[in-house]
Amino acid sequence: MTDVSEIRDPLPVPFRVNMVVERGETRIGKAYEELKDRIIAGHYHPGEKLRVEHLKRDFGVSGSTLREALTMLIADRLVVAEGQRGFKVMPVSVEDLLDLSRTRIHLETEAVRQAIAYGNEAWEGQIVSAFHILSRAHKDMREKKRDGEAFGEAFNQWEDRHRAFHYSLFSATPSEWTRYFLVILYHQSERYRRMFQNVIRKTPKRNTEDEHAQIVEAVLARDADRAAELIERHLRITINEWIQHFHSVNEGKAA
Amino acid sequence: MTDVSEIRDPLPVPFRVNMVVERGETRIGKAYEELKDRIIAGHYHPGEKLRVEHLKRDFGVSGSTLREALTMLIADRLVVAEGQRGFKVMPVSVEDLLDLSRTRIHLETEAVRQAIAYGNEAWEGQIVSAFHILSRAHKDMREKKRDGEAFGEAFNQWEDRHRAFHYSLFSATPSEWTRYFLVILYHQSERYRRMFQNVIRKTPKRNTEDEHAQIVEAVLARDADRAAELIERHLRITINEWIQHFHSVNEGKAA
DNA sequence: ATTTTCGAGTTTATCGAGAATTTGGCAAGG
DNA sequence: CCTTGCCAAATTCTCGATAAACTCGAAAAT
Repeated sequence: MTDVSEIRDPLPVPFRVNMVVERGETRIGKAYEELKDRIIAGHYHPGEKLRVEHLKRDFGVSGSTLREALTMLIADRLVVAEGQRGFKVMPVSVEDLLDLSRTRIHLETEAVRQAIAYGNEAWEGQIVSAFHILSRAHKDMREKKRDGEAFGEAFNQWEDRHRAFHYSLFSATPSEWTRYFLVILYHQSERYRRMFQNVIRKTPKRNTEDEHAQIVEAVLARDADRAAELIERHLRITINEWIQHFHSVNEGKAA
Repeated sequence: MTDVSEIRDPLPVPFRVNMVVERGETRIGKAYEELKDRIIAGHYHPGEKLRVEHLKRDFGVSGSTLREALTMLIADRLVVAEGQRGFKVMPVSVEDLLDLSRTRIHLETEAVRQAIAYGNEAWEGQIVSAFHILSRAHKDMREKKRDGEAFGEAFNQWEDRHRAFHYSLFSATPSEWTRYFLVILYHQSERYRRMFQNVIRKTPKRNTEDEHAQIVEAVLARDADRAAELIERHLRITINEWIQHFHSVNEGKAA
């Protein structure tokens, strides 16, 4: 049962939803990744037009190349296209945030249940590891709270690790479709989080780390009900926190 | 409560997942639709390479235009792209069929529950209407069972109406994300169904029409639990039927 | 007999230019 | 004052050509 030969690697969770590029890195692929990062980071405003004519200069590529990268982002729902009227950044709204979050709760709790049923020890190890390095990033971020520049970098690392942590929780679910949807939803959530980053930083903060620790505990104990409940609560608290700040951050920009 | 002014139109369910094209029909959009239809209809085999060089002649468009249409299909998960190695039709497998179906059951039952909670009378009307014209198509198809050519046409119409019927059931859910995912999943299922079409046609058929009627009854009675259970059963029976035939239809083609 | 190397032939990725369409402002008319 | 029509500028869409990368079979090497 605990024979090492039985331990298979946990199923992979791709960062890139779309294109599998292993051999050749293409310019389309690079533009896609850069654009994706920028949109999630809020470099372009929600609803903003993404003019191929302008962006091609920024990226030093031709129109068709950029269009294809933009089209790839449609799959992530980070970009919206309308025939003969170009591309724009997916708008944000309170309704979307709520819908997104509810859908994510529905899928993620189910995925974690399945992961608990199917996951092996390698999967457990992955979670413990992800949690550990996330804690470090957490501490790092707290220490650099005052210093704007250093904080930004620490925050980015925290984001990467936080994403990896959440992925690890459901990575052992055998449902590739569920994982595919969850990756999309996670990136959407991340975009909203980054929107609220600066506001939230100043408010007296709840102990996210502790919530994570509890989830890890329940998952490792293979207590599916408890894990699902904790995750749901974790997500709900987060959303409520965000929604409070929605209008102050986003003044009339929603479209 | 039943004031007409309160009846809002049910939320729209787009056939096209990606691009909203109302004003200008572009060639990219046309190529996208045609390719999508063909892939779902099985015109290209699962896993088959889709060579831009060849396809551009078929469609009478240039490379970039075709590439963009192909890229749009990635969002529907009907096409897979690998950098520097082009595009191919999404492969099929028993595992994928099972995963797809389970995910769809999970989302569709929840969506119908919500639709039952939120739907108004216009929504009910839509269901009744969709069911009615689906029944006609059903009858039509049964009558033309022997005639290959006429059957094909009847079957296509049945597909369109069957899709519209299932959409109508969950169209009133306020969760746009759920609807988005379900549309993708439905098209995937449709591709599998069309794969088995010819085999299934000959076997003594169960009464799908009756299953649909029961679902409509439960939904109109606003009995969420019963509706969810009936839909789940409906989908499970279908999948089992398909899986039985999977290997006879698809010999080693899965990749 | 198996592996490696090479090269011609395909196919993919990329570009820059040109055609078609939308946008925004300004003037004429209601 | 508000609508309508028109024009110029900006932008999107589309194409055909070229550079870069891959494929596959045959020759050479192990």
